[in-house]
Amino acid sequence: MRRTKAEAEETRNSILSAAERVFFEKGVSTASLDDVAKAAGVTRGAIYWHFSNKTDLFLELYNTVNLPLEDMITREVERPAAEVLCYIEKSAGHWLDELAADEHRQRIFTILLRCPYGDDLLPVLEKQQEVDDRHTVMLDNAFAKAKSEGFLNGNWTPQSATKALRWMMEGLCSDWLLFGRRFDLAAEGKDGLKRLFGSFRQISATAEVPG
Amino acid sequence: MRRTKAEAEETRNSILSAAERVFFEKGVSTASLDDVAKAAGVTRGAIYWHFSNKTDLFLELYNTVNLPLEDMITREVERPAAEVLCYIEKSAGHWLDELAADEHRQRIFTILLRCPYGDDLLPVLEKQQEVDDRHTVMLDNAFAKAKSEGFLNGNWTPQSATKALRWMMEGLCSDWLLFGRRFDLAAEGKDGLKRLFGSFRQISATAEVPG
DNA sequence: GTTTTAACATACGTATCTGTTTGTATAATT
DNA sequence: AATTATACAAACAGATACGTATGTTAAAAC
Repeated sequence: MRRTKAEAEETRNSILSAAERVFFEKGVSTASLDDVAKAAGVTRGAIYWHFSNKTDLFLELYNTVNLPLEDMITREVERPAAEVLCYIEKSAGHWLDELAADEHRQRIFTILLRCPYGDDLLPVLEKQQEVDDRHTVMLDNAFAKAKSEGFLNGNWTPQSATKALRWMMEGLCSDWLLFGRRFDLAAEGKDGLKRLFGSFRQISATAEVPG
Repeated sequence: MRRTKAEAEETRNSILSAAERVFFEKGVSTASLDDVAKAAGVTRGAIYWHFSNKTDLFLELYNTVNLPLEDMITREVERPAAEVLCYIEKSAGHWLDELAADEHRQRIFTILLRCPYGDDLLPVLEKQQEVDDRHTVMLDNAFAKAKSEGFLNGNWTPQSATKALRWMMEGLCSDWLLFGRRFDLAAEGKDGLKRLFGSFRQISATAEVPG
């Protein structure tokens, strides 16, 4: 029953795809490799041929998803200060649009949120945190640029604005992914973003005099 | 080895306490009843005497935690409108203080966040959502009262303020509980609340005329 | 004081999952 | 065309977890 190289790659992909669905439905720890094998239409032999064990399968699955967070935010610092806030808001909204439209990414994120870390998949968590840290730094810099030229409300520091944005996005997505997605993620999310960024931009009597 | 009623209640409580720690450390699905038994200093026989199975044990553990969310928010509508925002902010801050100080509640919340729902513990999720819904309604009413008398910024509707607050709290707690709690939850949380409520209160040029 | 029964501990049977090993047909190599 | 290595399937062995059944002791009940 030897298959050609292309066929083998197909089965490998079908295993990854099945693992994504099974992990999403049953949870990573409760799902057995036989569940994944049956969902993929193969036996455990195929899985053990392509992957060394369940952890390895999970890590490979995690590597297949390309997190486009950074690409979107990378260059926002180079924008003129007057457009920085607008650009961040648009980026976040666009990120919500993509998540709402991409079931693959929804499943991956849900799996990652519900994943019982602490045992053998520490590398995933560390990589996740590393990405988050870089993301935070970039947002800090962007908000600092807006702040330095008076486009950020006096109530907000760059750091506090970054955290407020992160927490709002995280809470929004947790609410939508972890507890049945019963509302329009993109619409409600962008509405919330609009209001939050409105308060970022709003220059009030208490606003500090810019630099 | 028959114990007195009080002793039996002690072992039951020790089992619940051990389950809380073990579920928190190893995850609900990967933790075995033998793990819990050893952590409690008993055998599985004791667990099966007091509880019918792992799901039942989990549900009983969930019932032990009294969620004081509602009590804090219940009567805020009766406050004078001028104090409503201040009271909600204080309540949320106080809730953060309690979570930061109560390791028991931290573990329960972490377990609930990481729990692979969808199989047999749907009642937990439904109860959680029911509490959340009531909480949302109360917040909506409170913000509506503030709005009706002109204490809520024109950028925010009662519903959008409720959601922003919920998402911020949820993201904050997820960040702290799910990924190692590496920052001061109460301090940073209350700082974020201060700024968010600052934008709630801030009356700008675009604010609508009250009443 | 005897009997009963509560509160467990211990032992058992079974299903399941994992990792490995062996078998095998076929694509690739020569 | 013969050989070899590949891509799996099938079988095997070990561990683990679950639920139950049975045993045991001491507290209650009478």
